[in-house]
Amino acid sequence: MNTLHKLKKDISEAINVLTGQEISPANLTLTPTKKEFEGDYTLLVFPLSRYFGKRPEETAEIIGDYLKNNYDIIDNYNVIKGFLNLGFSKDYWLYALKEMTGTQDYGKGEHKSKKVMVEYSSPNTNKPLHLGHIRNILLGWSVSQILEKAGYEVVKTQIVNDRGIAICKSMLAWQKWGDGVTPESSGKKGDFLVGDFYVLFDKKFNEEYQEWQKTDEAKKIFEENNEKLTEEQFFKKYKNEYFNSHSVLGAEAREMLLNWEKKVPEVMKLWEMMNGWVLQGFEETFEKLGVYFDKSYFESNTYQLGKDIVDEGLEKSVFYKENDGSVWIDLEDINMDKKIVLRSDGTSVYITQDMGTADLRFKDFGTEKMIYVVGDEQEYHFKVLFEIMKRLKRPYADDMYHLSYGMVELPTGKMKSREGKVVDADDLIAEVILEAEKSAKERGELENTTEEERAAIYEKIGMAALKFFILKVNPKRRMIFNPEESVDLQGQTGPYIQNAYVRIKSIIRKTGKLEIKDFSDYAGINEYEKSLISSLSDYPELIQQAAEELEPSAIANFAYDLAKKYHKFYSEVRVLGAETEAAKNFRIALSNMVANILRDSMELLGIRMPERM
RNA sequence: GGUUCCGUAGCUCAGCUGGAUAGAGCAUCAGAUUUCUAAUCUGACGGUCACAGGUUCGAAUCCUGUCGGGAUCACCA
Repeated sequence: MNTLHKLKKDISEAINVLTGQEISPANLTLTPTKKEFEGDYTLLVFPLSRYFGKRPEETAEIIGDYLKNNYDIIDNYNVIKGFLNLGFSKDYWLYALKEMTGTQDYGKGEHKSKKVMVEYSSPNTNKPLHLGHIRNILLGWSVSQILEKAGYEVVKTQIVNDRGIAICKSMLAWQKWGDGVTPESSGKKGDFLVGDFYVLFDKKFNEEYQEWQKTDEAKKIFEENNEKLTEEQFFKKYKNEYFNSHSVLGAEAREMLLNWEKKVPEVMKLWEMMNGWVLQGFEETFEKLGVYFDKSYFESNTYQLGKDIVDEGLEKSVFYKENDGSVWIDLEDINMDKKIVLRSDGTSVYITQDMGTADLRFKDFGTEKMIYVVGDEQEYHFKVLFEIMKRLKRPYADDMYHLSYGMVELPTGKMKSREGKVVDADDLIAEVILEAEKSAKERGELENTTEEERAAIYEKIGMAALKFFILKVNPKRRMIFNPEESVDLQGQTGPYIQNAYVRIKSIIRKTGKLEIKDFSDYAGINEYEKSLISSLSDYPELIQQAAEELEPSAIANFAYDLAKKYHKFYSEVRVLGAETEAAKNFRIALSNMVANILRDSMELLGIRMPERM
């Protein structure tokens, strides 16, 4: 199907004829020839020479000679050391382009039987989404898109952490000091409003803690427990303990959590109201990011799940019970610790819930492959979870992945919501769009457009800059995010790729209506054109690989590379003013194909293309 | 301390299923526009691929160790 694949198959056949050896095409190394050398593709002959019993140079000569004489697409060859550089006939290139342009949904993989669940974005409903969530959401969305393109059926889910002590802090602060304020009355977006109360709680709590530190009780505790810390260091460490055993506010927050668990109507009402505000706010942010979920799970519904699995695990002796009633799994045989799965008081821990949720999803959708897009601080947790599901012999257990990504930090250090030291998602989005607008106005290319069209274009450009900036890097890398740099619009950026697309669209507009006409007479194919076709040929394989490795950055780098090649082509070669009619037809067809693949690949990153910019 | 991820140009990153002289962008400097959108293109400057061994015809890539940084090792979520 793919022309490169076919070539590998041809070579494999040739080797078979020449030596009788069976070599799978997948084991051949065939790469585009480096530009310092003559040729289009290079076959590495070193590993093959032993089958021929000759030196690499001689082996390369034999293979090259055979290919040239027996296959039409090989026009010429040369040998340098163990490298066999093959030159393709012009017909090969024309045929390759023709084949691509004639393929429906080029790059789409064959249908895969396994359904995949991708979980991404696990927000807490006590504060707005921030930069860290953006990385998570963009990764999850992009991976979902890539998997779909590769041929999988994908179910996109999120789990919303809408219960727990942190949420109670926001609720309590609103109750005590909120004075009945609502998003409507304050004109503030719901998630931001609730986040303010979360910060306020922390402020009030700190004040309370400071006061307490002056009491005799505090001094006594310091004297008794401290070994070699200063007072300041000690109390910094003691903060959590203070919250749990001395703090008035802490006691109130914990009481609220208990009342929530007992479903006390007054608390439930407050919780539903404030959660509603936050979720509405999230919805707006998701929309701006251009993402959605097929199904949202809420922790308030799922936090009790998994207890029956604990029973099942005890029965199957996967778990064991301690004397105090707590239930554990022993993973020391695989070099991990013992891990608790149910508390002594019979309540769930985090992992209990995750066990239950996995089963629930399998029941809901039959997803046999599950991908969790979650920060790398939870690597250990997921290792344990996956191991448990394996030992419980779940049908999906062998296909669970944790797509872990590194933390996003600011140049000033880690983000801390409680201290208000964050980059909020909404603010960042607004900033990049504004930056795109400024830049576009300076250029002044958009004079004949309506205000609405312009706004849409600014948004596409700004979001492209942001998304590309985040997705082009390997997820595993910890990233230090400088808000100023992220809005760069030149160089290796989203807008650079959009610009290549826009240039093509501009050319096509000038031809009136897009028509792909016959170009089989085109004889003067040049290196820029070959290199574009060669990139385009790689696309289907790239999709499969990116899906296999859950690697959006591979797509991002491909799109950049293709755009770069097009810009180069554009500056060297005329399309509309081509030398001959055939050349013009060919270049229009090629340009249009490049535009399609640029749009298609950027779509996989959640980036949309403007028609002009 | 155990486990694990990361370390490539001043900065941000590609390349990692071993292949030719390690590539981009940003920044700095110098150029390109009567002709398809200059958010572009060309050139210059910039490297002990953290370090040391090993495997190999060949190592940024694989193995071992060391150093530096992050994460994690809760009856928290």
